[in-house]
Amino acid sequence: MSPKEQVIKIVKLVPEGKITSYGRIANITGLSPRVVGFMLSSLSVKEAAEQEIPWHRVVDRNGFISSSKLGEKGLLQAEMLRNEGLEIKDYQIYNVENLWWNK
DNA sequence: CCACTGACGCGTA
DNA sequence: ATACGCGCCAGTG
Repeated sequence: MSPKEQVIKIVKLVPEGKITSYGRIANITGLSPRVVGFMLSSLSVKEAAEQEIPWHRVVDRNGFISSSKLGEKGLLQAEMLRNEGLEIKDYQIYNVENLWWNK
């Protein structure tokens, strides 16, 4: 299985309203956290929608939306998370400690 | 084919 | 607390 496939497989397990980090996925797959980010960035919004991959539930270890560095995609991610009930200001998710998946 | 260029996180100083 | 090194994939020109 390719690194990209491994990442997708794990991301699909994250339930609505919960979030996980690049580091967590890295631990599970054995990939480096950085590579996890690379794989997600190579994922188009269109592809994610078709395969029902909840890519927006992946943030950095502090609960900060890293995709904000990319532009439009960051706004979309924040919007999708708000739709799931999360509170966000300036790309920072509030009450992160109680939102981690499997923690 | 070669050379960049990005969604990170941990250990060490 | 803040700074730096490093791991090492996929898409683009």
